[in-house]
Amino acid sequence: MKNLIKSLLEEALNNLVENNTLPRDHGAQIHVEKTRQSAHGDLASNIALVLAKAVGKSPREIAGDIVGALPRSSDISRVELAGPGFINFFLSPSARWQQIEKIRAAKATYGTSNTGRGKKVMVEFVSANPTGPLHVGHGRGAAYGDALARVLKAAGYSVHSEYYVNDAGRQMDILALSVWVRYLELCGLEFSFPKECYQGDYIWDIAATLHRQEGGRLQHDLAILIQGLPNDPEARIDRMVEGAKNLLGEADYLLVFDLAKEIMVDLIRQDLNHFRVNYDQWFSERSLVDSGAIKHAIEVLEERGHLYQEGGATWFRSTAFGDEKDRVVLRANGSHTYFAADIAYHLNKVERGFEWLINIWGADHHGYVTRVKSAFQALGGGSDALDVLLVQFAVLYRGGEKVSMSTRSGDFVTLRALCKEVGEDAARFFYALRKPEQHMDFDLDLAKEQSNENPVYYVQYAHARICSVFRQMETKGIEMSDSQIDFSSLVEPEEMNLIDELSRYPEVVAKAAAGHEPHQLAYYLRETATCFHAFYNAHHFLNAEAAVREPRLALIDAVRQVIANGLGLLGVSAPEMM
RNA sequence: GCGCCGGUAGCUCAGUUGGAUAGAGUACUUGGCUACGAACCAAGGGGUCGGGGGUUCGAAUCCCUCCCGGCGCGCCA
Repeated sequence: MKNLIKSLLEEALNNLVENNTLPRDHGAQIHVEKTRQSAHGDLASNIALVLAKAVGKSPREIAGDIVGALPRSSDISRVELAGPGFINFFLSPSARWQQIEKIRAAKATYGTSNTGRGKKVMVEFVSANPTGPLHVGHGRGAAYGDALARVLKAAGYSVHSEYYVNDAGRQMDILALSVWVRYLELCGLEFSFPKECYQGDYIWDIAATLHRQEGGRLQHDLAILIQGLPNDPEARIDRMVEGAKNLLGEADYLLVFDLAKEIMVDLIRQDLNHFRVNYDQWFSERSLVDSGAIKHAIEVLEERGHLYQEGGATWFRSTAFGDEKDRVVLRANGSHTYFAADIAYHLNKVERGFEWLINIWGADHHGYVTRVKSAFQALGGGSDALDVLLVQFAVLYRGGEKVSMSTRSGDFVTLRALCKEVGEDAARFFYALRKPEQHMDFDLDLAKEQSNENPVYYVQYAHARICSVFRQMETKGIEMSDSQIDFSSLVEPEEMNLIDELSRYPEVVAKAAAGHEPHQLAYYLRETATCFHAFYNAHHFLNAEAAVREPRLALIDAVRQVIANGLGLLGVSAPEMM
């Protein structure tokens, strides 16, 4: 509808340019908006107000010219000039009626478009260290990233989703250490578990698997390991990791390390699976080392003259790209930094042919954004080909108290527990209702208690209600005719509102994709459900006289379709009964 | 100290490429099931859009400044 009016206005402006009423280079963008009040028509444009400055005439005068130059359309019943210079459009009934059959014919494809033109985009999200189960903070990134990927796909992009597995860093060494120490406890050794290690119960589970698999073969005297440790906790850990490596030997250490990693990644994959998040690919950080990709990336930077040596380390001159300081890629001890791996990863993404990279990170990584963008540019990437979207923290409250979240202490609410408490649908919709940059207060008591008050049920209920009507239709032996439906009796305000709401859906999807804001969709669905429930309560379908029955049934059939499509993009189910 | 994000109804939040009288959910008050699902609907009260200044026909939206909250400023990841 909006597009129709836009093209009418465009034609009018062209006409005015032709007869020299408007300058050729006015450069005004045509905006058409849904009006808030019915007195202002259905859709309105402020184009005359925007043009006023450039043309040097009063907005109302320009508006008059535009209205005069507007081509006729059977979809527009009336055009009015209003207020300071708004042009208000009133839609004809037939324009609305057409929308219903358009939706019913398009079915699951209604709302999809080709605005993305098949552009190859990679969405990377969650990518949490596999050192513990996912918590509700990760859930937010998962819900957002997955919904965004689905929305982009609907808008015609060629989308690839990926999870970057940080399986090469120090955190993973600590995980392996923690597992081995628990394993020693299972072997019967007595000592107090180091507080620097991961405390969560899942460490026990991995240790048990290790014990079942290897028996007592990996048992060593722990005393050597915990003797004469330094006071600094970080240094203590590094010393213990070193000790574990020495005692176990390279092969056995790797065995523990890999087992821990495999189990953790599997756990994370399962959690995300249940959350209806499925990746196209899980990409291993260590594969970048093994394939020589890191070496390759550093060579590329070297060739382009972006590196220098200082203090035994190799630095990337990121200040040349606006970073506040230069960053180390190779440490004095020869090992590469996490940053170096990330540079290689981004180079790899480009080499795989992706034209647009979207990274979704937790807000605590925002200090890292400039550095990665710098490296990306240094490697020859376009400045608009990489978007880093930050998801703010979800602060948890339980009983009015803030819940601390720390992987190390094992004190956190897992995504799995959340799903179990409130269900996947409610959890996904709850997340979807908040835009990512908004700091989020997550009241666990409320989320749990709300399970029947959650807005998701409001939307799902609309869908189930409609399905119920069609079930009733069958039991009552009523049939929809195959012939063309006469919509002329569809004139009630609730019906018009509902049709307008449905016809807005494709724009909402396109806007959600363009602005990476899937939350628009969640709000839209709630509003659509409101329009439907209002209609439902005011009018009858099956019990109405024949003339209005069929068009109304067709209308709610269209509503059902739009709600199902929209919920699908958010990873929420559309139940036929509830 | 510097940087990123936020501050909109009692609470949780939409609305920001500048548009007409700032919205929703929730909570509160009142009313609606003898025809298709009351997990619903209808009506009502509730606001210095953090404070102040500026830009203009017009500002929650843009600029400046201050206040409050979250996060970040490693040869960690």
